[in-house]
Amino acid sequence: MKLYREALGAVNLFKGIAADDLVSMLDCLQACPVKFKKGKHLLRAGDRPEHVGVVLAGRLHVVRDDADGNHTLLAALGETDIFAEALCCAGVAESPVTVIADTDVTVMLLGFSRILSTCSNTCAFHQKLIENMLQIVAQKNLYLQDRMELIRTKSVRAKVLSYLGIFARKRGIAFTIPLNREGMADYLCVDRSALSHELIRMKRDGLITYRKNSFTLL
Amino acid sequence: MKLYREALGAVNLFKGIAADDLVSMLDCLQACPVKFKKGKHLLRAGDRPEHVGVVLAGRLHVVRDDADGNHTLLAALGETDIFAEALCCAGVAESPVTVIADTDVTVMLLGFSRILSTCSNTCAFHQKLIENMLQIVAQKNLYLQDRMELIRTKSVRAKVLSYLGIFARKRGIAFTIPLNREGMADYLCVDRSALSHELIRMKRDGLITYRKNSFTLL
DNA sequence: GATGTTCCGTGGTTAAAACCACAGAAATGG
DNA sequence: CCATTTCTGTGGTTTTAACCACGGAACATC
Repeated sequence: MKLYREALGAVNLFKGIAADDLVSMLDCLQACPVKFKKGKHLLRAGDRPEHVGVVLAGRLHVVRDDADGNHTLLAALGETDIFAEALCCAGVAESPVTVIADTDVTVMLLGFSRILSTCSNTCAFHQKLIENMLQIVAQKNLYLQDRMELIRTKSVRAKVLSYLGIFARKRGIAFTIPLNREGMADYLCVDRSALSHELIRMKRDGLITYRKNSFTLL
Repeated sequence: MKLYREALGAVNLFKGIAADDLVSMLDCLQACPVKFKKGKHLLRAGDRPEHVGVVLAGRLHVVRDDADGNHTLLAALGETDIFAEALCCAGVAESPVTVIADTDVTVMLLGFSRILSTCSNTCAFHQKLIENMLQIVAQKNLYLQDRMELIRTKSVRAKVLSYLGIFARKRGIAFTIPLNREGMADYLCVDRSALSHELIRMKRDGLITYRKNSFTLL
């Protein structure tokens, strides 16, 4: 059995747990890698989420189909990403989302009940696992709040400045962003061409200069 | 010392912990009620959040002052609400928000490090406390995601329908909402008068009828 | 180098929502 | 009951961003 040590070592949920300890812990959780063919469902809307998943290889899509027949991609996950953690932790009975294999994937499914109940031999790393989980969910929480604030009303210009500001704070006034125009527009929840228009205006007004994905704040 | 039993009993964080057990647990957490005068700061932006707070009486405001000098009210909390839990769980070093007493308040501050480390005598309720915390944070997570989706682009009409739908699902096609127009507009992130305009149009189009805060879906 | 293909800027049009101001209704509080 | 304040509906105007369509640049493929 392939061990996926590299991938597992980079999973945030397992942060602070030494590789060797990790193996025994996963054993204690009765978790082992499972493969799904592209297009297979890992979790269906309506099902009760009982496992937290860890992506070891391949890509997953988290999608939602609302009542009006709209199909929206909520997230695209790759190696070391985890999924269904919030659903499990929140104890929802019916998943509002569907998780589907975008490519052939290998994931590790951790039974949530086993995560919660510290094992009989009070495995030392279990505690750490729960802490990590709590931290991950809480961090996502803060992330979502920030994003909410970004999206609320606010002009396109304010959104752009806010977005660029994130990078400026980390890397100074000149930097390259990881998204193309379409991705950026999507992230900021604005129309792509509206974003282009606004970028021009901002350049004209002497706020920024840019070329493709390289920006400089002035 | 007043015990605030009623309030404590209704705190989600303590769900599933019997009143008597709760007292001993709080003792173990070295938590006791603290009073703050109106206008006092319970947490300042920039400080390291080290306590999870439980409101026992009075009201708190969670506010944020961004770089451009904008002052926004993020939340108004009352009895049995908790605060700073996400910040503590996420392990942030500097709070992005300020928590301030909107009236004279009584709160209980729980040292986060004590919450995490199960006490020496492996107090049985500690485990439950952490579970509850995890659940609360995860539920907020899902709530935020739903709200994000509600706010993203979407027309005013779609927002209204989505909002009313929440109530319709719980209480049937006729119901009263807990917010006035301004509150509703704020929640949906639209202009108040724009909301009024849209409501009229929806009534005209035969989608709904309403009078003040009482709505009926048709 | 010809041929897609994706990505980005551009202009013009249209639809939507913000914004503003006001008046009547409802609620509040002496 | 009157006075005052808050809330809601209304009309009209302005701003903004969505929408649409296209063309050229950059890139990759063969």
